[in-house]
Amino acid sequence: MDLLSPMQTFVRVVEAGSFTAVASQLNTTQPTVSRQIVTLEDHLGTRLLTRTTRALTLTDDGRSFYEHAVRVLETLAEAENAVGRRRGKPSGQLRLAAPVVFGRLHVMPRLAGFLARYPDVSIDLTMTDSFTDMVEQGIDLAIRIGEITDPGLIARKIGLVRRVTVASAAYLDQCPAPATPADLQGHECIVYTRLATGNRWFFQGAPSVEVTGRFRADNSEAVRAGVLCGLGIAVIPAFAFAGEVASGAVRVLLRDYEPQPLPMNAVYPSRRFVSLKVRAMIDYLTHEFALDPRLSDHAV
Amino acid sequence: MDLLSPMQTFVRVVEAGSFTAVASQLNTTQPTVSRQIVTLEDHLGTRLLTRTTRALTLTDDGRSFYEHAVRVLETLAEAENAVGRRRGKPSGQLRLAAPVVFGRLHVMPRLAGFLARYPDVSIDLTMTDSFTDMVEQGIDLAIRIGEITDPGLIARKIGLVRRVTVASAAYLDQCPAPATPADLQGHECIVYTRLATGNRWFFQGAPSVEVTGRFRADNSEAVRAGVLCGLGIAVIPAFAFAGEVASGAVRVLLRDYEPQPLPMNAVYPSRRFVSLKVRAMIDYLTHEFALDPRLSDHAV
DNA sequence: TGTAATTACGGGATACGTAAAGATG
DNA sequence: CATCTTTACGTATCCCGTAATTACA
Repeated sequence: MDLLSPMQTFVRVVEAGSFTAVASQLNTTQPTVSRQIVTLEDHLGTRLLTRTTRALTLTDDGRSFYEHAVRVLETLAEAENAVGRRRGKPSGQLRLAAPVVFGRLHVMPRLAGFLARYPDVSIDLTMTDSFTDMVEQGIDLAIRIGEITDPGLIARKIGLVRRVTVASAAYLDQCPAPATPADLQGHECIVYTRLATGNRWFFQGAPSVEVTGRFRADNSEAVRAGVLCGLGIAVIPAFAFAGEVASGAVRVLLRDYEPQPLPMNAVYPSRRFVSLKVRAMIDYLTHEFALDPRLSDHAV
Repeated sequence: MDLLSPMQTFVRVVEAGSFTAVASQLNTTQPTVSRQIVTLEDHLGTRLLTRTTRALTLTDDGRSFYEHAVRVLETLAEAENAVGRRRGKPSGQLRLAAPVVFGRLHVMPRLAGFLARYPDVSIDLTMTDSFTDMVEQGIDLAIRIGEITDPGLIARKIGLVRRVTVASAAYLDQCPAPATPADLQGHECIVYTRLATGNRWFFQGAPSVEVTGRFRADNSEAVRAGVLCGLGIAVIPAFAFAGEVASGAVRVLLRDYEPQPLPMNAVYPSRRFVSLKVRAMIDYLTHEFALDPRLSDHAV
């Protein structure tokens, strides 16, 4: 009987907390996950998980076996990495998450280079601005902009993201450009609701201001589109409008009061074992972004 | 894909040095073993064994992967033993080897007790006097009488076997019983050829003698049968004729010049990991034999 | 030339996905 | 009642054992 698949599945179920979530992680169906757990339980002669429709709970045996199973899988991974065409090489599927705008503009264009360098790795990219569902979705590595507070995650800083205050040329045709942050109070401001600061915007060299506006979004792509449509002024990472600023379609405002840059982190679940593919991607992105002046330098 | 079976098979192949031998160990066929190795090699993308019809050789990758695979299987065994109905209990098949006469007279009658105490263990008993093929045959534990010299094996002494000089009553009707070891020179002596001493017999309290005889055997069962047939005098473990001595069919000779007792050992291949079932059997046999006066006491 | 590993092939077990049922909050 | 797990069932796949083939000493 095959035990490895059930064990891998079990470990993922424990970490994701849901059969259904694991099924989609593994590109299979939920009954398959269910059967694999049952197979494992039958083999061990004990119950590992108590299932209710709303929550999965580890039994004592389940908790113990989870610790052991993780060790088994790590040991196996070491064995597989020790020999053959994959000796010391990253391999397998890497589930990567990135914010939507940053992902589209800066991650996507670099993935080809990564895939070319590591032929045994495949990538499953999820573009979302949501911070919360990393473990549940089985994400191996996420690129996140902003401070990381979750203690269950390990963040490695891979760069700084300069932020700028912008508006489209069309918008500025109708309203005079603000000269200081305080002037924003009379403007339509597009608020990105994922930031903890909410409607209060902070600038270097000036007091923070409470801004107002009729369009808010929890999605940076929507904020970006809002700016382009002339819906108002936004504070947004500089990389989002590199092209539009160069062409004149979007103008940078308040250059003397630039907001604090945000840290860009590579984030992964805290485990003893960080797989080669994750390590490789972190190193690759760190290197790539360090070279790109548009992210942290003042090229915009 | 199932990798555990191929890995277990591979480890056994490395230790046994033959596909065919492993096939019989696992109660399967040789093509199956062959396919499992190929499966493993395909998965790893490297060749583990160079096969010729006469010999198997580990490649460098094979050697490396073997070390890792052993660790994986040990870790897995720990995981399985950590939970469930088998928590901390021996389980699985135990391949046990014992000398033929000793096995029939003293191991066999005790196996029922072991099986009753450990319901998750099954036993595959091989009765042979051969010392050499333990690893190749995949024996987990062997009971051997005599000194253990093989450095690849670990021996745990579980008792002493008293030896006696015997002949059948029928034989002694024809020849006068020897009074001293030197008298053996005029007798038909049955030589057990597995002992390194060969035709030279050693006694306590008398010089060794070079004995002669027309019947030799490498099989203790045959020696025993030879004594019963009246073919001559033999030096043999006391337990072999406990019943016949009591009934008078066989008589003990040279009681004042008893040969040195032989150590009885439980022998197992030297590995980091000694499975619970092996440990349980060693402890069980040690305890059982310590209680049995026929083996080391002077009950005969 | 004989032994041992590989390849070919047919039958049977196993595992999957779809769909329906059951349970739980 | 909505959602998540379990069970049922038909199908496809994989794996095994037998037999024939190849390779090596």
